[in-house]
Amino acid sequence: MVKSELPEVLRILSQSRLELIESAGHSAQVLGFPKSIGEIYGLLYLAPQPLSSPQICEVLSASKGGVSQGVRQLAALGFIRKVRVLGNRKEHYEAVLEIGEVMRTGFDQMIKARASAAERRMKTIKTTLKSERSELDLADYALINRRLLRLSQAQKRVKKLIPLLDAFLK
Amino acid sequence: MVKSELPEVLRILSQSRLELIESAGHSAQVLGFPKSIGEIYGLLYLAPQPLSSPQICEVLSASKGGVSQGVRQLAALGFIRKVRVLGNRKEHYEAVLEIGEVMRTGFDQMIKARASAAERRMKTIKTTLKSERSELDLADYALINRRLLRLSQAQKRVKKLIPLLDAFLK
DNA sequence: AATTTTGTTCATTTTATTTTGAACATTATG
DNA sequence: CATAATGTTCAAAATAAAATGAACAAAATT
Repeated sequence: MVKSELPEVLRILSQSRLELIESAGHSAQVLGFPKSIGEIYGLLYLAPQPLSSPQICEVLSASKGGVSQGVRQLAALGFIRKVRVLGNRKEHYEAVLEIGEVMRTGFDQMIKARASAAERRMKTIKTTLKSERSELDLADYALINRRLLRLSQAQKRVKKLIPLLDAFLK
Repeated sequence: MVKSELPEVLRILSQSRLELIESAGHSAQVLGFPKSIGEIYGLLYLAPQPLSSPQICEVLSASKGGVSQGVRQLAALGFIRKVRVLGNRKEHYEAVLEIGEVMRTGFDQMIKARASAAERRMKTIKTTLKSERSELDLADYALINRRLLRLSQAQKRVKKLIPLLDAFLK
């Protein structure tokens, strides 16, 4: 049985590939993802052909489990796509090269999700405040009320910005 | 000597204060800061008057060391400011309520710093690639070169966006 | 159908981050 | 200038997050 054939140029990684992989790992961390996920993307980004999970494991000397989870996340986020390599039976992955597009979409979703989560939390707090109104000192109630209002106005401003961002990132 | 007097309404935190503190902690985490930093800000945001470090420790039952570091970071980021409370000798802190402004500035700086860091890293990789050109397969060199170009073009696009963001966030 | 390669999940280990608390430094008031 | 309250720093402890690898599942080749 032939174990999956690693492309010649990936047998030993060139210095530039190593550096890009590291850099991608770093970027992932900045964006709040595990480094390993960035490294997988970095590897695929400079790969001459789609790679299978075992190949990724081999080149990065990472574990099967980690790579399995990594490619799943990357695919879910749209950074890589599954490819059927002809003749080769198993799943392979290639980097989506339009990284700007992908990030725009992801960023957008993230912002939207967080904005609405924050909005929900704010609503809860306002409800709580009303429910404990009678137990609070009058001046204190007024203070909390005023400041919460301020906060939700800031939130609203952020929310209005989203479509603008959207338009300009296109 | 009188140990610092905690404002009456902070002796026992109302439910709404508790919820805001927790929510602020959560937001801090989302932005990549320790939860405790968000909690300190949350407490100060709904405080009826500036608070000292020991008071913050007491209300949040956090350690002196942690609060010391927390207020330093918050002040550095512009989220809180030091205030001299008359009669009271030691440093007190109050939340900067213009949170939108603060975040805009911080966000801006962050993006700029990261964009230029990424740019520097890209330059390094390009240099490395050139320096190992002779050792690389011709087609492989071309591939890496092409893809790196693509990446730096994406970076440039992001960079161009910064001033726009800037303008709209004002 | 048996075997081998591949893929997933998850408990455990490893690693990184955050928090604590103690030792030391500083400041302000009496 | 002594004392008490406040601040800071940092090593150690606690906590959180990520990576590993083993157990199990699925699929493909012979």
